[in-house]
Amino acid sequence: MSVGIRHDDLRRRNRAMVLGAVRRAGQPSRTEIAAVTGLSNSTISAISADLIAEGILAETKGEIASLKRGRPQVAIALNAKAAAVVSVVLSLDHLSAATIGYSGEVIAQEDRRLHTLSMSEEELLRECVDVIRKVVARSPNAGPVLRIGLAVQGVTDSAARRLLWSPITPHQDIAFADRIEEAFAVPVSVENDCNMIAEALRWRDPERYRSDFIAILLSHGIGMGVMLKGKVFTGTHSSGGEFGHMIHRPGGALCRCGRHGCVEAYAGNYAIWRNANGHDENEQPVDGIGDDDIRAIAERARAAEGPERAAFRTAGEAIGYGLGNLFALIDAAPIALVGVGASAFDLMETSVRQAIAKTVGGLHSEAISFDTEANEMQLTREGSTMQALAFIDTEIFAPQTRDSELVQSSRIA
Amino acid sequence: MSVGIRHDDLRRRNRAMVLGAVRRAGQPSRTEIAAVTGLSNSTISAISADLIAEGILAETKGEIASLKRGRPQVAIALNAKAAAVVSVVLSLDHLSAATIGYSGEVIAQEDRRLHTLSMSEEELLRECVDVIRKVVARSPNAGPVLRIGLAVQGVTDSAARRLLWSPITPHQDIAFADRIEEAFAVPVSVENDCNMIAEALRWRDPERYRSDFIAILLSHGIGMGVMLKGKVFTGTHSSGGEFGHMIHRPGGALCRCGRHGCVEAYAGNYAIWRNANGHDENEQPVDGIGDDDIRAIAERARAAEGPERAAFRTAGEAIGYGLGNLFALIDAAPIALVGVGASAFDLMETSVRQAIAKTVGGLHSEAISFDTEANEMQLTREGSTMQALAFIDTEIFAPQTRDSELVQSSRIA
DNA sequence: TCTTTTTTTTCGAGCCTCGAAAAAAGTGTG
DNA sequence: CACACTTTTTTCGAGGCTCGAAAAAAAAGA
Repeated sequence: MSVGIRHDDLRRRNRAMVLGAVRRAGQPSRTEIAAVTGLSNSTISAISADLIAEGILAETKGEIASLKRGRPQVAIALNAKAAAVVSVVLSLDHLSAATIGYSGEVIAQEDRRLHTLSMSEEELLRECVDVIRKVVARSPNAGPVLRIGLAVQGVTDSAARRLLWSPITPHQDIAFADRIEEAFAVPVSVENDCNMIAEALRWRDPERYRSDFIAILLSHGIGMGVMLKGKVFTGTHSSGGEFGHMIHRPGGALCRCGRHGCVEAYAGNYAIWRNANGHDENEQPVDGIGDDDIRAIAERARAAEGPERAAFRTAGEAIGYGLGNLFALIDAAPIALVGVGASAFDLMETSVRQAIAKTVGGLHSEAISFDTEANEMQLTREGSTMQALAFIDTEIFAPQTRDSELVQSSRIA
Repeated sequence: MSVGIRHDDLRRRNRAMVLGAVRRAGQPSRTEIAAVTGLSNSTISAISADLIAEGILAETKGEIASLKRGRPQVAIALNAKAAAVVSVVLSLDHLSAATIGYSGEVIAQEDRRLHTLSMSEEELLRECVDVIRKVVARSPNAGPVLRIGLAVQGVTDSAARRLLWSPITPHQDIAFADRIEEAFAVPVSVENDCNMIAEALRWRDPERYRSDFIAILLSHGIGMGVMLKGKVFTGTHSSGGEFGHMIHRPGGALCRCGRHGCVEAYAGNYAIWRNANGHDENEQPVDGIGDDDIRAIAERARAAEGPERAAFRTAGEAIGYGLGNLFALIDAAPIALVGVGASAFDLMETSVRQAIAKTVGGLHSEAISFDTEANEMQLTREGSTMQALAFIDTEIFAPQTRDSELVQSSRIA
């Protein structure tokens, strides 16, 4: 069972809460923080004094032009130099890393083209360590790097330490976190890209993407990130959300994963290409259908009725039924479509909605709204960054008082 | 955002934790409670002294035959008279209510046959109020009723106050909680039966059903309760878990819900009956296929190859694909099959497993184990009871200190 | 310059948990 | 039967934390 609350937890949690409030609000005054957190002014005063003394927060001079009478509010902000994170995004043939300061500003970035499908596991790991080393070297004035977040296309384990399976590499169960921690002695997390996209959406537009929503990546494969009750929803063992491999039609079209009838086998880039070009649905999926190819097919589909348009209809139907099955479990929620497929959503929307209407999801159709955003890369990095920063807020700057440490120090004494 | 932790929350939460520990352990000593909760002996001593003084807990004399040296442990137990709950289970043509004492013992029970499908909404509500009144009247020595839990087949809202849709009645969006609260002035919850079954399984066998598992009810319809991270998983608006209405085959067999291709349209009682008797899969579903009919079909299926055996194979396939799609989202987990269909699982297991193997779920097949339990009624009541009791533990005997109250009393002063 | 207004800090009160020590309530042993 | 031993439970003081009230600070208005 879950453990009782110790007295020290109180301060710890409220510290984390203050940091979170400042991160969200930007430059709030103490009074604003008190209002948002529900804590008293005196408590906020005490906690922020601590955090300022520790160099985690800082007062920013003369930022709030009050115009009101009374003592002016003094704005508090995150100290950009208090820490830094490295956010690494690994996708097909592309590796990108950036250092980001504690207050969220990008300090340096480094991008590389590589051949992920043909690289050995060892080369891939070395390349990651190397790009991190480079980007850190180019950030001499940054605060200390206290967290490295890696976002990857594919299935990660629920502890966020390993890449279990990925379409971008033939290797399985790669221990990214262990290896990178070994190299830098900094805690590392390995997360699914779509989960990070969901995280980013919440930071970007908290109005729309509040506590329950779904991000779907329409690209070579189909990915999904689900936010439930304000938390990224993961499976019990893995990052979960294998929306693309839900079975749409038992025994149906051949999927890249070797199974038949997955949603992806109708709606992934290669599937759209395969259908638009009149190939058999059981023909082996082709690698390397780029975003440009999809855009070209979409152009032709918009121009005239034909196999291209039908291909998008088929894709929409698969997505719609998949969403309907998803909604059978978690109800409808706002949906963000991300990636190249999102730019062709006009060609799919009708069939998506028709399919949903044939499922339980149709009951809540008023709750379903679609929003599109083509640039998945940027979102992925943002989400990875914000999650790494939030980790520092809660786990490093508001740490657990460790029983084990107490035991050890009392042994020494 | 979530609100800061006030000082009073500390005691409140630790009180709830102590009550939970006692409920789970039965008759623990203070030392045992301290060990389980991680709180210190002195804290447990103080909290339990409070709870005993309030008549919520009680010391039980001479229960722990120690045989050890030293001061004997004194056992602490829930005071059976501290409170009571009424647990109501409403299913097709059947209404059942029971009063249960604070320590979990059944005090009185009342069962009724009725005709849920032909009753008016008003009659249904009246009948519920009436059966509660009766069973409470028959429990004169019980503690005060502080919570009423209603478990119903069908979709409830996520606030647990309304029955949105149910196969047992033609009426929709019935405000059970409001109506019953009006009659008894006691807080009421309305929950999905399968969610309660999941709750019950965790109390019954915490070893096997720990934090992540799935309960599936195979009956006239197909229901599901999912436990994730130790909590019943619900949708964002409703009780969620409409496993039976995930689409197995787009455009396929006609379901009771009017849609085509739902899992239920292949695996519900009426679907098995329809297939076993050689009817067309688009023939209108028949009501009133009882458990006996299914058992008879199962007998014939076990005796010889034929349409009966094929019907169970088809059902298994639908369940298997459904589970596979579910596992794509939440990973594989142990499964409990409940209801009459569970008694025919021997006829379905092979096709269930074959279907799962064709989905992403097949990856983690080692995590999939099936357990069967025919008596759904008993489980539903148990789950509803335990949830109501846990509500009293946390919400009534360890209540929030209410800001509104403080404000009001300061206004009066 | 003095008053008003608003924010922030200070200070004492009241809880809470914890560890250590004391008290309690048995068993074993000579 | 007395006394040592063991284990559980209670008591007590220390140290933290949050809170409300009061004080201090820092401006705008008169």
